[in-house]
Amino acid sequence: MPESESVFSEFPHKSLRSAALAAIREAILCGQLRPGQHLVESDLAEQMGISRAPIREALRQLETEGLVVSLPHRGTFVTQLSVQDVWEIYTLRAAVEGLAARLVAQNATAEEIAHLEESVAQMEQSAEAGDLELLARQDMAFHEYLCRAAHHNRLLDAWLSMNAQIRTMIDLTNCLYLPAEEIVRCHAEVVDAIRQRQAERAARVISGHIWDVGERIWHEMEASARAAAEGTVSRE
Amino acid sequence: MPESESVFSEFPHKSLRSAALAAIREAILCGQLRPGQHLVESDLAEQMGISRAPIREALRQLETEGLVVSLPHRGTFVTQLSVQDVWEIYTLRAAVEGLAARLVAQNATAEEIAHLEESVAQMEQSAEAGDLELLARQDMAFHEYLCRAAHHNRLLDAWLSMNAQIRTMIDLTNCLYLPAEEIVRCHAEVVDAIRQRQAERAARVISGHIWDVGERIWHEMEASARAAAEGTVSRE
DNA sequence: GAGCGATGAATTGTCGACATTATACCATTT
DNA sequence: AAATGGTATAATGTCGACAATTCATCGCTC
Repeated sequence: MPESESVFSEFPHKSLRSAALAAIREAILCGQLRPGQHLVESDLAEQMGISRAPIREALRQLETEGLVVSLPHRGTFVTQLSVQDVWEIYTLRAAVEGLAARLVAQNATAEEIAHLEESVAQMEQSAEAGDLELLARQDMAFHEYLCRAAHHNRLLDAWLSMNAQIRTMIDLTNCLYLPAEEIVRCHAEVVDAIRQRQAERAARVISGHIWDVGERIWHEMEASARAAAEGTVSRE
Repeated sequence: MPESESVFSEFPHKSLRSAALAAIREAILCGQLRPGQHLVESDLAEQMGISRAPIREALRQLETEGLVVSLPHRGTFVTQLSVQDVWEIYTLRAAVEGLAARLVAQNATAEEIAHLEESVAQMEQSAEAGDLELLARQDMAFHEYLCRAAHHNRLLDAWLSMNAQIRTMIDLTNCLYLPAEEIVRCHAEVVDAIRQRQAERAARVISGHIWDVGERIWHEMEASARAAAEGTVSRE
């Protein structure tokens, strides 16, 4: 069992707790730890070559962040999102990013606006080149930059947390839920509203966009869940 | 030192961790543990008659919730909110409760709407009777009920967390930042919009209301901070 | 007298061991 | 054969002790 110890990359951190936190979180986001999987504390500790105490504290933090759930005396498991969870995340994200767009439209510096324009220009190029994976990555980066440019720590934390939760189930860099042109157009409109300091319009457009993406995803989930249910009924 | 052990009420919980979590959180919200205060793990453990392990895990959770901050190798301290923090909390709360109002306007049952109407009626009575402390409590209860009626777990969690953070510095049941009549009028308008299923209006009104209250508070904080700074300059 | 390095007390960070609880397996019974 | 109860096992929950780090204090040098 030589590779059982190399599942976790080495994280050079001050405390073993933060190292464990970063390692486990990364393993979940990379898909090495699958949703629903049981995280056994002693296994994790042995794999990282440390004791259980820092592991437990890291798991408590991941629990509050929503990446794992823990049942008393049963253990902690990688979060498995339901349709309701996805609905919650996207509706809340729409509200949070709406606030971000509003704040950025009100307070952004010329440099920040230029960065946003540059992001959209790059997305345009990727869309024309047909590189959808790159476009998806740029899409996510655009939203993260918007939340950073709001200069609102709690908003950014909330966004990062929800983004991480979504990534436990969806490899965001690998699938788009709207046509590439529509994505580019929507983001361009947001930046246009920000440039003109139209806070309300910027908030409305980006909020609606996120809501749309969410609806695609949770409708798809509902459909596949229904199909699976019918399959088990008729076949078994 | 007989009363040093009775600072924490007894919390009959399954795990000592959840008991410690509830006890420390309650002590912070009740003001027994003041903002900025150093929470020494061994002291807390001794006062509760348990070991440090569950205390540490509870503190990690409180840290993610924003009620305490922890500096490496220095310790954990009860959160001390800055003006920026209060600004962040109220702007984010405005966005979150805006979503809550929108969802409730779209989906509320007749019973839920009736409950909201009843809440406003009671607030009206308190305002007329001049019982401002009761009004403040009813105000907070109204907002919490709105977030519960949204049937959106993450929204409710976010609201509870921000509410707790604010309560570390402000005894919400003891001060109002707007005239009683205006508070009642505003909440009545929100319920009216919900009753008529005007989601957009409900969101706009409650969001603006929270933004107003926040502005009062952070302007007041800025003013007192400025006064304190001038005082130290001229006097010392 | 002021700056600076060593020393010590206090607190956090980590560890290994033990206690407690849930679950799976198996024997027993109907 | 199915249901039930007991037992073994494996994982979590908790504990006390030790290691590492920080900060304050003290003494020394310039």
